[in-house]
Amino acid sequence: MQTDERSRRGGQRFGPADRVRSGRDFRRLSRGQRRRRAAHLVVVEGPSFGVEPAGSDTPGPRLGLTVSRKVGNAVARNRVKRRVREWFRRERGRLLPGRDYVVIARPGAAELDARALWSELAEATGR
RNA sequence: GGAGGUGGACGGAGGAUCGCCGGCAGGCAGGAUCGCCUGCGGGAGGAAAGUCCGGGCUCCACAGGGCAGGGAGGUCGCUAACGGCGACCCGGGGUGACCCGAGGGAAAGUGCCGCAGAAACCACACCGCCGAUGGCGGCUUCGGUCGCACAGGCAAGGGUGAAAUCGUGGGGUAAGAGCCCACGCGCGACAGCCGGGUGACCGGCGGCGGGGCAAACCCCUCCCGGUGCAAGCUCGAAUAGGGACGUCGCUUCGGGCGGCCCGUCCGAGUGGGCUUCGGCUCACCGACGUCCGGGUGAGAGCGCUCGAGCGGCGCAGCAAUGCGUCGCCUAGACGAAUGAUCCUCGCUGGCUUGCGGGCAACUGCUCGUCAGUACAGAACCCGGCUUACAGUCCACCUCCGGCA
RNA sequence: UGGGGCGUCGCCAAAUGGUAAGGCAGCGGCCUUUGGAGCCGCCAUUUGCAGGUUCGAGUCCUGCCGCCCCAG
Repeated sequence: MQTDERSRRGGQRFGPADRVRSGRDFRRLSRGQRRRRAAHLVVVEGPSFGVEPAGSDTPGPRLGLTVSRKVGNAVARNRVKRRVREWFRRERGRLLPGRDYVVIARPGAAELDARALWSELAEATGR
């Protein structure tokens, strides 16, 4: 039901259920999972541990963010996170359901403009 | 008009599309952690930053006093408190508005002051000056006089240094010296007194003329218990049903060992788990009271925003601030929201088009174009401090120049 | 949130408040057919930055900047 409603509305909602939040999930994903890198970021991909929405077998893709202090000050880090979330919100339909994606930003990511960051994300996810 | 000083205010605006966080109301769904929809209104800063001080609040500890340790340091005030703020004093800087200062004590004691210099703090004299007095020698009219620089006197001049026992001028003297005088400078000791001020201090009279460093140890005065919202409180799940002591009920049965408590071994019985069906393994006292835990784990709620709050007015005060009164409610997240993309405008600077003012440097409006639009993100809450910042505006004041 | 430490030449590093040692690297020279080794010489002006105390500061004090570490 909710999945249908989501897709009908374009699927651009982004709530707590769509995020990787626990430290355990982050640690589980970081070990031995598929990772691809672009110039200023790394994407780790792995099977999701999210909860299935009612009426569906597979949970939607979830997003996790890691932006360390080396990327910049708090304002710069927040800006990077917002842009990555924006990308995930709009491009989620093209990602695999049932997978978790952790985006690790590297130094320099804050100096990119939004379009450059998004093209690197597309490159690193292969989609 | 130019240059500057102080204090204060602000720090982008509008629109379109897609979103985020929490509140209220309604609806739908429905184990929760973690649902969805609609509507309404709310959603970062002047520094939210650095975490340098001070408090509130929290739990723990606590009779009082002292020591250790840490901190503060002109005076008087303000304040919940402060290392903050205000006014004033003193010293320094600036033509000035104004700015800067950890600004108690060097006679309680200890220590240090390299190199240079004779000498660096308790005494002294390298070059030098003198040699009146005494000494030696020459001459002598026997009164003296000349020479030497031995005794001795001096600290002016030279020289060293960041600093050398006040500076300049005059008197004075054998040469000199605060030895005396005038003006100045300084004062911790000698020696205070008068006047003003709550006080730091200031003015006057008199007296004296003996370095520096306490952001060296230290002395004096004053302040400080620890802990930090991951504080702390409440609820809940699972694993485990622990250990010690005591009391009561009197504990599945039999046997062996050791004196007992009790422990251990063998066999049977009951129950649970696993099984290749041979067996293997675990449990076999219970209740109550007191004390003591360790590990795993999945969390959730409260704390959590109405507060030393913000704004206006009035009164007191030079001011910081206080009092009174009226009005207002202004983020509460937790892998962590407050945005993303695009368009238009604003602002600043460069170039440029046109019109105007001026002898000129230049300047006002205007068309276009390019570039820039900062520093920075609440994490329990306040009061400060410090640091960062594209630019804009306001008030008062100072100096210089022009005109009248 | 709380606590601790470190910034000295390109690298490593020493310095009771009194001229910023030393080594490696680099540069120049000697030696050598050449290179290496060896020997000699050169190499800090901003001691992370800004102030202050002092006659004098890498050292003492204050405020910043950067890096590293620890506890929950």
